[in-house]
Amino acid sequence: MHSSELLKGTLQTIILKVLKDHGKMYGYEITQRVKELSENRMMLTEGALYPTLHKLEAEGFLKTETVMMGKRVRKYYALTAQGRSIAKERVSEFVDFIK
Amino acid sequence: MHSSELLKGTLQTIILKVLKDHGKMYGYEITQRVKELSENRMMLTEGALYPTLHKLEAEGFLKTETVMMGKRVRKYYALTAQGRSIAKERVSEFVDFIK
DNA sequence: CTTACATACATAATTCACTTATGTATTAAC
DNA sequence: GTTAATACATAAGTGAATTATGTATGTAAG
Repeated sequence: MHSSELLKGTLQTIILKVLKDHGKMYGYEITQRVKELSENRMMLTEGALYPTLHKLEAEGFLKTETVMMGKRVRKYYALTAQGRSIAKERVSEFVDFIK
Repeated sequence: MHSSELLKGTLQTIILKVLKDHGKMYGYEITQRVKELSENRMMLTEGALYPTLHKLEAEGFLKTETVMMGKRVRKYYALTAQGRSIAKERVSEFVDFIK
């Protein structure tokens, strides 16, 4: 997919925005949503996604909840209070610039 | 300046967009315009700018014209035909995603 | 008159985010 | 019973941006 360049640097902002709009989500769900929102132009790969989620969690912007779906693990991510505040900041900064 | 993250990956697109709107510009002018457009939130540094301009030129998207202003050199950059086409493509891709 | 700041170019070393490549395992479809 | 989708994860490599320099002119301040 050729849009990968658009992902660089703005990946954190995209994840924060998606979680801001949709509440708690698990990793795979986020990749599918980004694909959907971009009309198949962007493919968020696992190699980019999971390290970024882990980093945002380590920084205190995301909190996790692990759920067993049958025998399969699902790890839900949601914004913390700090995450909501930074999401707002980053997204508005981004949108303002495009305006 | 904290917005550097927004710059990553989208730098080429930003430069193409600015040149698309403003015609020929020189490097320093581009840094000032980005600063202005972002209301001082983004600072495009030389280390990021010049290599990117050289790269876009090498790829055939930009053409240059060197002018002497007194004793000082000014290097103007403008889109080539190919550059206009890719600028349009990249910018619309970017804007579409934000919508 | 010289110090500091703005203008104007450029490149090199380093960092780090993302790509690419794997790996494991479950579930559904054919 | 093999392929594709779901679902997590990490490690090696790349390459773009950061940081740090370097050169040089113009101008405002003290």
